[in-house]
Amino acid sequence: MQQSVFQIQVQETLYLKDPGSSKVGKMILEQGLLLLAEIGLEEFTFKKLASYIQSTESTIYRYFENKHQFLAYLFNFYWAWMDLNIAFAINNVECPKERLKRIIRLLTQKVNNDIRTPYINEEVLQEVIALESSKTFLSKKVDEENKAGYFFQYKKLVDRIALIILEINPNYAYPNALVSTIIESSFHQHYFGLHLPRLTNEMHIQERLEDFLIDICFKTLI
Amino acid sequence: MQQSVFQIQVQETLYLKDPGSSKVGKMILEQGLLLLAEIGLEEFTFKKLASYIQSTESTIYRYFENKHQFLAYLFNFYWAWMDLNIAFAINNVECPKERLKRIIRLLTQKVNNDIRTPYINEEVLQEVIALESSKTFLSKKVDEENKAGYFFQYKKLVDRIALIILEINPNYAYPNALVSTIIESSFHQHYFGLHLPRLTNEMHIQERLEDFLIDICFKTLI
DNA sequence: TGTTTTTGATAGTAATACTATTATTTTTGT
DNA sequence: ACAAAAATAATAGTATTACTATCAAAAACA
Repeated sequence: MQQSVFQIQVQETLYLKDPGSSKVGKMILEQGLLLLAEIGLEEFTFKKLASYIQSTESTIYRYFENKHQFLAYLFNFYWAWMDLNIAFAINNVECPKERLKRIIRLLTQKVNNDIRTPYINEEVLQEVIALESSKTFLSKKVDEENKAGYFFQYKKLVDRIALIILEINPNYAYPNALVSTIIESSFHQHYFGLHLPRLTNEMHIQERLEDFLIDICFKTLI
Repeated sequence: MQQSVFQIQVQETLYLKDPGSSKVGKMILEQGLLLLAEIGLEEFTFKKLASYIQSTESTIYRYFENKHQFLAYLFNFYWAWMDLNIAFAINNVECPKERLKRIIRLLTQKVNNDIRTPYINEEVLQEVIALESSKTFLSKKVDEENKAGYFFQYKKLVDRIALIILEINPNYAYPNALVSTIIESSFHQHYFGLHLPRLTNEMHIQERLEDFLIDICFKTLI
């Protein structure tokens, strides 16, 4: 019961049955994340996951409508968790510039597994989100999924960081756009660094990615 | 024969049989693009396209290995075409800053159909690329596809614009990263403006998007 | 005109993305 | 500890996807 002090809550629209509420549910999350990281969303199926955890397809379908809802669950989990981490990291930091710097550091850093969330490995989750998250919103079903809250935690975080940007420069016209650009760029540039180096400049090196984005942000705002 | 003066060439690795070389091939390109724009990559199948153009699956499979190769073809066509347009727009413009401005204008502008390419509607192509292009590189098959030249035209254009950035500021450390960030952001922010407005600030309005990105670029570089 | 090439028609396979049914196991409330 | 309820496993089934193969008909070409 001690662990329940720290809990990431994900909306009810993101599952049919709360996977945190049972043993199989937790297995689906834990092993599903690992399998997804291993083979990618295109190859990932509930049938494969079922045999991976020695369960059955029908059981998994009782928790999630389909693999896109499963991904949306992870997506929201990630951003809810990141939101908490950010809130903690900037707590008691007065200066908005320093707050923004710390946030960008968190967004560009490789995360470590958080032992407070026993069945989600954040290190793996970050990889999965970096690779797959664009696919959650780049779909003909966006509007429908947006209504169902598929992007809630992400939007919330963007809003929160945008407010800090407005503290730094109250006249800046595009705070939300700047934040979402930074976040998306952080994922993509890191990925390009590993796979399409000609599209970037050694951005797999974390300090460079951080420097690149902090530089853009502060020059833009000041 | 007059049209062949202006021709967009796409690499041989991006098709099994050149779709520009036959009537059916051109139908596959023309109608395939329209169908793709209508239903999105996930729903798009060669079987649907076959019935759409009153042909057969087997015929389409003789031109493209699968729908991902078809998308890669369109992706390269788009960037090859954009590259030409950019080259034309900055031709004889001395000042690198002015060149960069014109490029960003082209990248953020809604394009018009180019009558010189009779079976590709660039207006529709731009929509498709905005929605689907991330999916071409965010895949477990990136490295393999990269080797096959799936991203050639895109990398070429990024490199070319990066050189202009270095003309403006020879000491800037991240020219390629800045360019790819601008391009990806241009697509995403426009899309957010239409579907996830809380992630942006009215970026469906073209002038704002242009202003947003020019502002970031120039403040970052100067 | 005859030959080669391309297309169309048809069939078939393995996998995906589910839904449904029923038996078995696990949980729970008393 | 035991009955009732809930959850899971096992199995089967359907429509669609993502292909491959074969062969006849049509078009192109030399």
